[in-house]
Amino acid sequence: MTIATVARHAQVSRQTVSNVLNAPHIVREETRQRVQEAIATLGYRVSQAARQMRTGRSRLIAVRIEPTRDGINGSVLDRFLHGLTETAEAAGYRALLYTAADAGAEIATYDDLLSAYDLDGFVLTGTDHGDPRTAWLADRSVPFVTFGRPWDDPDAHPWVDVDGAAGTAQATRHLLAAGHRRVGFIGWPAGSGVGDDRRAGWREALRAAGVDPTGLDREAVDGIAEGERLAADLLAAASPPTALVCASDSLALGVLRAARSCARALPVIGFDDTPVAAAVGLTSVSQPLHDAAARCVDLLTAVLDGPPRTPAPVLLQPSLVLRHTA
Amino acid sequence: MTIATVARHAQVSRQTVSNVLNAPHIVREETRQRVQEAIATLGYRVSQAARQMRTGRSRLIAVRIEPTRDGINGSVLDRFLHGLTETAEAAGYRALLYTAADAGAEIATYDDLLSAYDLDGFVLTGTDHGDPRTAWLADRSVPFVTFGRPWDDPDAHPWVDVDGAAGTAQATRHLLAAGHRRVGFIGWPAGSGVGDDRRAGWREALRAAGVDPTGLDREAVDGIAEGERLAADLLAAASPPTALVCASDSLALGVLRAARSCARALPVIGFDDTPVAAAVGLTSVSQPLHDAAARCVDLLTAVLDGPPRTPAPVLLQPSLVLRHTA
DNA sequence: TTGTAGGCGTTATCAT
DNA sequence: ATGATAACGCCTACAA
Repeated sequence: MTIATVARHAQVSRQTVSNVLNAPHIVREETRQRVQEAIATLGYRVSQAARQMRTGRSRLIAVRIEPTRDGINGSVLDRFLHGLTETAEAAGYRALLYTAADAGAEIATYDDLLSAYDLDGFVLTGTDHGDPRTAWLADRSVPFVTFGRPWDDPDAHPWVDVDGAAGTAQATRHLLAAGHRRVGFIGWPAGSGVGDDRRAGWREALRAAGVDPTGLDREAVDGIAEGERLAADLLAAASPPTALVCASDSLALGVLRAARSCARALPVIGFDDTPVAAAVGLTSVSQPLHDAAARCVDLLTAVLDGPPRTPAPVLLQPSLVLRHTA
Repeated sequence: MTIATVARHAQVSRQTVSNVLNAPHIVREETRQRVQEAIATLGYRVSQAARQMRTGRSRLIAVRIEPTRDGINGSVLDRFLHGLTETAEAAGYRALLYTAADAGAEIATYDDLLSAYDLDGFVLTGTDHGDPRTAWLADRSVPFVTFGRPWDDPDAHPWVDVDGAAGTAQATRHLLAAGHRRVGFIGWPAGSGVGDDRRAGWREALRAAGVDPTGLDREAVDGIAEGERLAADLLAAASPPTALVCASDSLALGVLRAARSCARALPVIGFDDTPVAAAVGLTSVSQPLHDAAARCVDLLTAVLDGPPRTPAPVLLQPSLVLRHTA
């Protein structure tokens, strides 16, 4: 069944049917009604392939699915993908998945997706300083949005992010309000935008309360074992912290172990509100992932369907989920 | 750039280029080489849209992304999707995501995806007794594979599954081997294929060891709180179990809480090997999800690209991941 | 406001 | 083994 079938059924030309579909406002009310009915009766659907061939657009949005690394943080992608797919559908788009071992492979995939499938746009997660992927896409004027700020230039392209600094600051203030002064921090090695941001939130909150953060923080790659090791290290210091904020739930879980093994009550707050945090009762900073994904799609469709101007970035606020550990 | 460009470059007709692409064996070696070179030099890619319009096939496979329910089991989908996407890419297919609130909406989505996007096939997860979705697809001869057995008729369609009964049986034998006799079980209410299967594995293992399973099991909907409640209930019985096998990590986590609150050493084994299990040291039955997804794609592409016969189903074996709790 | 004509890039059919 | 031709379903001029 094609547009011609509908046209015959509704006693109009093919063109009129096309107009009803793509520019309803230029068709006379009565005619439009008749065509709409024919479409409904026949159960007609436009052929994406034919439309795509003519317009060069696929109504497809691509997003990368990463291999689950440590498992704890894996589930964040789940929630993000669901929000993304749902919002995309509402906007008339579909989400396409792809994998890539590294940035180079990812760029090769862009190329393939673009030239073979006419992909309309990309949603990137986790950008870095000087990310080659965004440069490649921008060079070719491919529409894309990142979940994560461009750490070099905030106006480089549309983005959505969660205010990590605000999250750790809130966590820190929560501990401060509970009477703690020496609130420590365990985060990732300097250099990653996300990690530096989270550490900055803690540091500023402490300074604002008149506490000197010097010596109260440690750096570690992500992982439970690392968190445990550094917590022990911190606790063995001259004037150890009495409570800790961490850059991830994994690190916080390590802290929990360290605290248990030296039989010490040590309030701790994680980051990401993963299922693990919920299961063990870990207080954690929660990112509005579903919403973030939705806003990514909003921005992308604004670029795709709207006037050719860069939409304003979106910075979402995280929230503190209180549980047993703090 | 089109095949015409390539044809000119290689001094052949468009059709010959098409043949090199789709039926290389009918083209003379020398000609083929020349065309391949032209393709490489030009960086030509076939247009999916045009091909799709002609063949009616999109080289797209659809898979549903479910809203994360309790979060603990959410991450299983993550791993599955990654395996699926990866294997699909290797076979020349791409994975498309969709959401659906219920079976009815899902069927409406099939219809849309099929008529508008020419989807080639579907991968369904979690089928039930008398699943309306599989019936709808089968009625229309749409290629699909399920991750999960068709509980009514094992030959109804191609499927991949993990032998849940074997998993719980292995867990049960592990506890038996450690000297336990009264090994209990906490599972889901009767009626769900997956749940009944897991319970059956435990029951048979117990019987094989000469232990009467009567009174040693309980039923609960999934969740930590429910697990805790039923574990307490079981422990309060006349001759309580000395170790437990659970149908999920959530339930097992509840058992852990119950055991802690009555200060009792109670070995427990969960199911799914979720990140939470890893984090808290819960011994758990692990499903080869990445592999399962890959086999789903294998079966589906066999139907799509191979001769028109139903490929044999695949039953994968789970493995027991030993940690602290058993 | 509605109708007509042409072409998007590919592959299947048929002829050479 | 290779080449010419038509058709897939739609959209965008342009004409009426």
